[in-house]
Amino acid sequence: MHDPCMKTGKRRMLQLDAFDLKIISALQDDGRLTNQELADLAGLSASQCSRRRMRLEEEKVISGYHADLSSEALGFGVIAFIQVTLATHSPDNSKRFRTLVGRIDEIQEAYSLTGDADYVLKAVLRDLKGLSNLVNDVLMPHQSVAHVRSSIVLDRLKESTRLPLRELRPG
Amino acid sequence: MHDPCMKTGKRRMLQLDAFDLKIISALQDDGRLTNQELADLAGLSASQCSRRRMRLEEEKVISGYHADLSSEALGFGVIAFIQVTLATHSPDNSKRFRTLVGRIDEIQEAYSLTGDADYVLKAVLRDLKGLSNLVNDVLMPHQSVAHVRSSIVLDRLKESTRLPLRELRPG
DNA sequence: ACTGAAACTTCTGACGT
DNA sequence: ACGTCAGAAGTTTCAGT
Repeated sequence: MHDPCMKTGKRRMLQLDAFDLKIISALQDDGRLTNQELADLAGLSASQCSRRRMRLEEEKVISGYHADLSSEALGFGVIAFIQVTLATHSPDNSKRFRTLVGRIDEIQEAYSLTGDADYVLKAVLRDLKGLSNLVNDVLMPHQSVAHVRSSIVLDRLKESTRLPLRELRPG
Repeated sequence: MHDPCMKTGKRRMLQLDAFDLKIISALQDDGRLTNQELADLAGLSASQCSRRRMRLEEEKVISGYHADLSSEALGFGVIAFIQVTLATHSPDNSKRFRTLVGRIDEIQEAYSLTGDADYVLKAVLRDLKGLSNLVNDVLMPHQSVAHVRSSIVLDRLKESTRLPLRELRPG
């Protein structure tokens, strides 16, 4: 199989074997597993797991490790989805908006989407006052923004960043 | 020191000092920091950081550690937001839907929201065929579901689970 | 490519302040 | 509550197969 990225040479086709998959799958669930624990899980020696882990980090298959903090314990009571329509679709205006979004730590996720709005943002805040502050004092007045519509999360069924390394079984 | 949550005893008021905040903030960015690295960052000894870290894990302020995997490198090309309206709002039907959602690894996030739809799901898939499979073969035919509307992510500006431990500066 | 062992680093519990 | 210290555990490099 040839490299589909051809001339660029930037991103070579990654060859992940069953050991690599076991390692990244396990680290996805517990990012502080030791190489020895990985070795037991994968059926490999610790030194080999260390080397593979370093390679996977090098290749950015593993992009980082993060502690998950409890939003409840830390007093973040409000999650909101905010749909944003831009004032114009000029590159300059888009750039202004993206810079704004990048600066606001309360915005955890931001995407441009097919459908009604130009962007959807997911924000986490201490209370409704925080949401009001973000929407009315920061987003609405910004020159790049034409329209904002927010929905508040009533219940969180599921929240993770785990990739489905095992395939969806149909039906 | 007495428990300010009184009779419940379930969730006592957490007293996090500046050291704790530095530790969780640092671990949020790099979940594999050693206690010595934390000690250097926080201005504390390594053993003290170890003890505090264990306490924070015990108290579930830190709920876990996870490796972030590159969806690009692993061939997950499609992110979709799926708005779902249930057939009925009976407790039984909601429970059926929640069980379904819990079983599908492709669904990373699921929330019930104020506004139009009953639920919004964020799913990650290898390609549009995978999305079609999820929407048309799994969600739509399910007895709990009345209506499904999906939007595809065109561009990802930002994606993290970091809590804004520093406050939003207004304006 | 992998294992195993050696040298180094980190962790964690006991103790003293 | 904190730091120091020492034994235990984990990591990583290197030789060997």
